[in-house]
Amino acid sequence: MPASIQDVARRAGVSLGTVSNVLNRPDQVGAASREKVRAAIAELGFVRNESARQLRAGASRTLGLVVLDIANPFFTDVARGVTDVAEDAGLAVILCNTDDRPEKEAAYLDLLAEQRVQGVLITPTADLAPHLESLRRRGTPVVLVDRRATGPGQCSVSVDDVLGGRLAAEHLVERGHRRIAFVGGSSGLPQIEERQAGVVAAVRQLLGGEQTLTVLAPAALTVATGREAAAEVLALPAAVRPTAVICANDLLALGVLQELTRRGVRVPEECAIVGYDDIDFAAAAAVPLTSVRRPRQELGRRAARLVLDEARPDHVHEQVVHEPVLVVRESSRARRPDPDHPEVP
Amino acid sequence: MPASIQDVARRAGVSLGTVSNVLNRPDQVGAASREKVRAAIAELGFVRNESARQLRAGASRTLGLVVLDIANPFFTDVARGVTDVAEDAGLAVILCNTDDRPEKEAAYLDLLAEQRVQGVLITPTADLAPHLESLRRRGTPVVLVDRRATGPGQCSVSVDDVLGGRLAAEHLVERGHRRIAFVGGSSGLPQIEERQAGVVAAVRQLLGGEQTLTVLAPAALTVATGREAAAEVLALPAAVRPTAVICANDLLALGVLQELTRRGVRVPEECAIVGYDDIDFAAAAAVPLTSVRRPRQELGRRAARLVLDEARPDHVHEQVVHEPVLVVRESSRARRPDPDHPEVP
DNA sequence: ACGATCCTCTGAATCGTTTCACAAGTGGTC
DNA sequence: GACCACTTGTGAAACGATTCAGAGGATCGT
Repeated sequence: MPASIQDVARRAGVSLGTVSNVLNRPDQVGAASREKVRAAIAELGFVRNESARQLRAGASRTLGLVVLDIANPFFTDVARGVTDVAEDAGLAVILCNTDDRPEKEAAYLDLLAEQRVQGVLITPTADLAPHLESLRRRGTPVVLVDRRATGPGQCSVSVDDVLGGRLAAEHLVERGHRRIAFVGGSSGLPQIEERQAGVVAAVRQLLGGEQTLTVLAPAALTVATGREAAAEVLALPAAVRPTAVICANDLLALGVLQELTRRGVRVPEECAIVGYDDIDFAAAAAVPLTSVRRPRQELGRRAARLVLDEARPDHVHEQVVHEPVLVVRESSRARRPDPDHPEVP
Repeated sequence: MPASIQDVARRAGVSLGTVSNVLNRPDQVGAASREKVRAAIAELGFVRNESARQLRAGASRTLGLVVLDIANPFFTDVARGVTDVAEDAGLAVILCNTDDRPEKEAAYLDLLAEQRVQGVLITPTADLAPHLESLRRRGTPVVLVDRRATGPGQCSVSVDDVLGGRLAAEHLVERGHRRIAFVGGSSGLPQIEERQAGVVAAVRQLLGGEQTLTVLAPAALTVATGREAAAEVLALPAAVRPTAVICANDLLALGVLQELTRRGVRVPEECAIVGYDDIDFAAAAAVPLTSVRRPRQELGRRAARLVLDEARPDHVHEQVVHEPVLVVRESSRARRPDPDHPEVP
């Protein structure tokens, strides 16, 4: 039913090629035909059929962005960065939400391959080397976001999460905390594992072999699971209960904060909290959250630029690693001289 | 370079049509050829070309979702509802963020028209009847989200925002507040104007002709502009300064809360706050926010179902209106007997 | 007056899939 | 053995835009 270029040509009394030229190279068309064609387009309400265009061109004018959880403001900020760059390049972005589930991720990657997207930006759930490899073999550029590329054959934009974990832990130890919990363990996500590794390393280095680190493994990285984790922490006997909690992201941290507050535990006096990502809501929390800040939009922008650059023949793969920064706020501000353990020299 | 159905057919030693049948109606193909084709597909790494498919089919397998601000958790929740339904129907969702800007909105609508999406879900910025009308004329179903359809010729899923505004205002008046501010005025967004109308009506009705309502018009509906609005409120002389603020959404409310707290104004004792949307972060705020809750995911789900239903010949346009609910939390809990004005009987 | 040059315009070929009318083969029935 | 029904497989046509070799006409210099 919708009008085609043929219909426009007939209506305007010109050939099909001329209409195409008006659309794509208006300066190469005489003023008279140009106006006739424009009029016909307006009268018929003609709209280009992007599918036909793509079929001919061999590639679409879209980018695929695959994220773990669009409800997490960290990812909306990344997405914002991506769309800003994509827009400038005249590309649309197809946003895919995987909910941490490899099946959904695989399904979306297939979909993006079928759509012949010009590039894929992805925060992978686990090891989906096979899927990504086949995408890449087909000539689709892939850039890993928030995850370091394993080999030199691909681009990635990430953050040094080991350092991030270390920063958080060092800060708490320096504030006098001796029993620390890490919430977010064994999710299977490498990013999270690196944060944990940083925390573990720092605690071990600063506090020696003492058993001071409790690792909790929530089922997801959300506010709700954060609340559950806090309940777990509170269920521990007072003698071994951590005096500070490092969360793998800010959503967890907000959940922990909510539950602690609800149960009457004062933050930071009785229990300090450090989050991760420094989403905008962290500063607005009941107790403003100390958090490890990551350059969220910049991550997205950089990744989008890289994926566009991959199309160029002289492209060199690049692994960009940003440095996180600890932002100290109320939730960890109090000094805690733990009675059980003397101050470390 | 990527393999086509032709290549697969050649490789498998069958005809092109047979390959297509294996792809779309495998049961109508003999087991032998089916396996040969499957093997060829695997060997060549064949992936369907969705563009060609769409060209033939005349429509894509995507839905367009156009929102005002993806960084607003309200919209991510709506988006979640939409994608849930779309996924079940085998459709992908193209997410478009307009930043409240009509030009971007128009550009995205053109893009979606070119993509031949099966339907458009949109939270319109202002009056873009013309654009939507032309979309609809082309046969693309359009459903308005979070905005009541003006005529019976279209579907919409919205919330009774006049009631929402009224609920917020009545609650504050009942708590003893006599000077109230509404933050979010004259944004040009009908949703916001309705909230304002509800507030105005309730205040007028309950408090009579007294000049008790201050309307502030922030430049946007974000946390940052909320802070600015709070500064404006504080700049008012104490005698006329409002004792309660109703915000057009929770982001504004969080901003107001931050700024008031930073300036040492106690919430709710010196100034109460009521937000709108009841996003998850509202409950986690420095002072848990009283907010007008809207069924966010349900809005998205309902809208997606409606847009899918539009394709059916017996479709009847429907204007769904949900009722908002006031959720009272700390930020408005204190009772405020205003010394200037005696209690209303 | 002639060719060279430039500007417009034309229409067939092409991209990869789906569909459909039809051919070929198989097995069963009378 | 002729006929029918059924299952498989075939390949041309169509979807709508882009591209490109070349046709036609005007303009200019000599």
